Amino acid sequence: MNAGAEELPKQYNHAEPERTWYDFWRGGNPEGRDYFHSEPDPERKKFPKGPFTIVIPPPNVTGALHLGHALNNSLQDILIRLKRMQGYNALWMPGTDHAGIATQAVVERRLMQDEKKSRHDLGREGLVARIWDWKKEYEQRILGQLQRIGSSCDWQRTRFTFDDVCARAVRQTFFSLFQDGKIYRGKRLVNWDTFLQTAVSDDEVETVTIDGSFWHIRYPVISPKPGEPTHVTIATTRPETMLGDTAVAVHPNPAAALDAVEKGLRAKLTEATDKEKPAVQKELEALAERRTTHLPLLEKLRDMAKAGRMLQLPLTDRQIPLVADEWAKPEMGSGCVKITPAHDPNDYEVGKRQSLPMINILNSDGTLNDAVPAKYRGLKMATTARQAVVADLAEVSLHDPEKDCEARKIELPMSDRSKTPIEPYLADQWFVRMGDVDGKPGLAQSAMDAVSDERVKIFPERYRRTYLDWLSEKRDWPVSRQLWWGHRIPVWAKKFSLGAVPKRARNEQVQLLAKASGDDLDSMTAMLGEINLDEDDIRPVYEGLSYEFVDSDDGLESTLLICPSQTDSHFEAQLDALGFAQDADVLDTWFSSALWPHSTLGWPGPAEKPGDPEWSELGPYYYPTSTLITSRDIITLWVARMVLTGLHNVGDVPFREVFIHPKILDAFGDTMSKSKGNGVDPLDVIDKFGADALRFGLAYLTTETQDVRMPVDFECPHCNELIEQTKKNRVLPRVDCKKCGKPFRTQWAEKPEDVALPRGAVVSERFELARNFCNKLWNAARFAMLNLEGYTAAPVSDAELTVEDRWVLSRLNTLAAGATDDLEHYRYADAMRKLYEFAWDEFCSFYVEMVKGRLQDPAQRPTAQRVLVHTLDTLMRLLHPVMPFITEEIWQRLKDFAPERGLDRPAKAAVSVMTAPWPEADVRRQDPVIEARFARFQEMLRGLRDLRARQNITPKTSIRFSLKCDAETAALLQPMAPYFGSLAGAEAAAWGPTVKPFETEATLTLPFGELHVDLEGLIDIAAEIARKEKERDNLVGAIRGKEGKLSNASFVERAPADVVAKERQALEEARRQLESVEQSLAALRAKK
RNA sequence: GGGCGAUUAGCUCAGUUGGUUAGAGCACUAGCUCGACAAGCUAGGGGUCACAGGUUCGAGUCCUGUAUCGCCCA
Repeated sequence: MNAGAEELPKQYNHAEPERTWYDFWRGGNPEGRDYFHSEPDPERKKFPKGPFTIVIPPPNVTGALHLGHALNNSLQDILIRLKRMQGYNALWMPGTDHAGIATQAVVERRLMQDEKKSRHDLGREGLVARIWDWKKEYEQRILGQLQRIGSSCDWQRTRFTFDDVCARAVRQTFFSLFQDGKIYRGKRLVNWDTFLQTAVSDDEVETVTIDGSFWHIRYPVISPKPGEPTHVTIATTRPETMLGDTAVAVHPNPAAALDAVEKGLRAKLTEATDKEKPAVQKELEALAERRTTHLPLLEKLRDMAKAGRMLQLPLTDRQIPLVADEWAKPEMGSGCVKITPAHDPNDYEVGKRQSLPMINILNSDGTLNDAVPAKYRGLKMATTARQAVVADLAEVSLHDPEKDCEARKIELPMSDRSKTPIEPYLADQWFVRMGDVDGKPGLAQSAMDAVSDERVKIFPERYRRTYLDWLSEKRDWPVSRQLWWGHRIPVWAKKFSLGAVPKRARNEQVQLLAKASGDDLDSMTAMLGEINLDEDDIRPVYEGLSYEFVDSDDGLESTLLICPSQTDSHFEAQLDALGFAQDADVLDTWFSSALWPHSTLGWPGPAEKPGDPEWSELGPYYYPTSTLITSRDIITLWVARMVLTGLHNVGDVPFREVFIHPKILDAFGDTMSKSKGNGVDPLDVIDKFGADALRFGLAYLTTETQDVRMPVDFECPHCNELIEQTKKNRVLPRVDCKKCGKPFRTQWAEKPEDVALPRGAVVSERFELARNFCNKLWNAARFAMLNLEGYTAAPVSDAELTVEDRWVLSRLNTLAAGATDDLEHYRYADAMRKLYEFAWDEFCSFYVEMVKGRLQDPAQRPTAQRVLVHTLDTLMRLLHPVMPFITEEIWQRLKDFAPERGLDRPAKAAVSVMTAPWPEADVRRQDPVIEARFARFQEMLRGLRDLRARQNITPKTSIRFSLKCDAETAALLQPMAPYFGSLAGAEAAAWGPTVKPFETEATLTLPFGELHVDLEGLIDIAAEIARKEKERDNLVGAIRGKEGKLSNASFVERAPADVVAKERQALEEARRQLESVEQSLAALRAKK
């Protein structure tokens, strides 16, 4: 017994080590060093292997981290800790993301709730100040969460996508893209959230199907000629948008269009199943009918469209053209369709094709604006305006509410942020050009090439396609957002009249500009001489300034756009004075996160303030980074864009490898989110199970193909019982515990009586496995420490090693090789299984059990102690990347008993396990012979234990056995004899070929021999017969199967010879075993 | 509509180039307080590998189709 070790608790308490060791790593260690911090080492003096760099996917400052973040960051930490131990100069760059819309929306909502104020009450600066306050609070919370998870980020380098360093990178990138002509301004339909009054991105829009109506409306034809229809009928689900109509379209070749539809239907008919056929048949009939009912009229309308006939837009004084466009579907409705280019994505395309005016009829708050007749102004689009329009149309007999309105399911886009309907809305937007220019590969192509030629490797490989498919569309990237929170678009604009001499007007503007930027007249003149002002697609650059003229369609006006490369308040004041105004919009958050791998390293440099990253030092060393670990939903939004900005700005890819990890879903397959009530706060899991259990549990589930299903439970705050979360109870404000019956509150509690209840945390029992594993490790270490009295370090020669020593060392080295390979290839789950199985099933269940006896023997004790310590030491190092706290705790405690460890060359243990070297697999120690031998031992042990259980032999009763086997096997297993006693309560009586059966016995047939167990006075014959019969049935089944196989001529002929031989051998073996079992059965029956 | 993935024990998941009668953890059953560990130990029961075809001597594994679920894109 060791004095100090007796005080070790029997149960591992995770809280204390978590408090202690994080600060220890960050500098509270004897070396006074921040182990998380990395400095460049370009000469490779300290780190011959060079750098290994990861940049964190910066979490949004919108809210606290959830389990998905815990997974993402655990995987990064595992990798970075592994690489650090392997001797790389490991840098994990941390930071957070300002997440434009999400953060602004959350702060605005709170402002409205708490203070009943809108953002307009505060003004731009006021609101932005509020958001900064929010950011500070949440950033701290998020970084705190990351730290509790154990993340070994280099906190000294923490960045924020909206800080000064990142802002400079954003400005420089925008400037450079602008200068290259890769940024332009255009119109685009945006998803307008009328509640938040901002545009939201496509992925923040969720389409829901609702019950709506389909209205038919008639538009009068102006001065119809004889034989021509007096009205055109259109149908719409949104009648109020008619006020913004600028045309009605009819198909340019309705007959051909119908033919095409028919052809498609006929093809479908031939492939259709019998069940589907009637429906298709019916469609065909309807189509045929339509040829007589609709086609002549549609052809007439088409001719009218070609003749330029106009329609009267009802309720307004506007006339709109009838146009021929393929968007009109002759097989649908009336065959004609109204065109509202400013408020519908498809109509917008038609509008562009047909050069139609685009009339925006919407105010930002969702009411109708001055573009509509006075009586409709101020009405709400889908509600009051719709009522008024429908009523007025009925009034003038262009719509019959009785007949012209049918019920229909409609798809309604909803804003994820405000849960209100989205209005498509035409707005000015800035775009980044992704396509190729003049045959030269553009941004999208460059990013595709980087993955195609494997400068960037993506794991698992199937995600290459997601990436390449998306980029191959080369769609321009809309980068502006109508928000206040974000990097403001660095463009100043001023409209001026071109007058009679356009060139002179432009020159005047440039002169003003040059003056504002503080230049002398000579260089200004030189500049003017160099530029060709007549070509507005050239963007001249002058002293960090790029500008462009954009002329109006009528050629009377021009807008001068100025893009300075960096912030300069003096110059900006000058621009203001000259009548320039900065664009009101901000950049998409992804624009700044796209720069993350180089902006965090200080690009473009040089550093402005002391303490800021210096690109000229950091860039060449850490860039490109090594690995990016992220979730699959942002491969396109983020990963692809980092690659293209990296290539554009730095000229090299941002990372060599990308690992895409699974998503965490709940038991119902739903993604976790706070709005569903199934979100799990990692801190709750850490409180209950520990950070190591959280990490191990998550890594254990990180397989290559599957998303992670994680059933979620409430934890009763009164009795700690876990209560399964259901779709029903996860939305309740209070839940009653099923065990103690007492109520607790959930995240939904609002009423005072609910809020007063204690909170029930949301956790998952999936972490129990890992928590139990921690406890097992703790107790294995505890055992070791209890038995280390008198330990001394010394080299251990091979001759001193017992079978179990050699076995455990062989397994340990196999583990080191396997786990290293798995981790280096992102096979986290495989690595965790290997570690778990070795630690539990081999080290604890066998080695520790077997070493107990030797520890009591003074002669064997020293070697046993040395191997035990070495194995534990190595196991702690192997486990450290995934379980940093418990391994450090054990590492440090073990030092009290065994400061020097190792078998070949014992040495002082490292100050911290996180700076200890990673165990390299020693091939010399891997011994298949020993492993095979040990496997036989284990098999015998299992047989003896099974027999004891079957025979209900009490643990205290020892049994006697003998093994009939060849001499070689006997020689191999005989040395293990004592272990049968300690592990199975069995004593060996005899070994070898001449072993005689016992008088009353049970036998066990093994592949390498026959095990006889003396059961004199113990036997339950009936039980033994039952067991033997089962064994016999199994064997008979196996034999029948094999006989069938081997009597099949084609198997014998065609299967590889070794497989057939193996099968023959197995059959023979099974027959031999059956014979032996039959004999035992006969003997047992005779006894009975 | 297109693409990707999944479907294996009651639950959550492994299962390598196709080759003995398919594994783990949890849950369940039985026995165990022996000096590391009941968050433990020992043993046991439990699966027509979603369904239908096909390839093959042989299919959980390869191919085709169907169903269900999830995700991404339009």
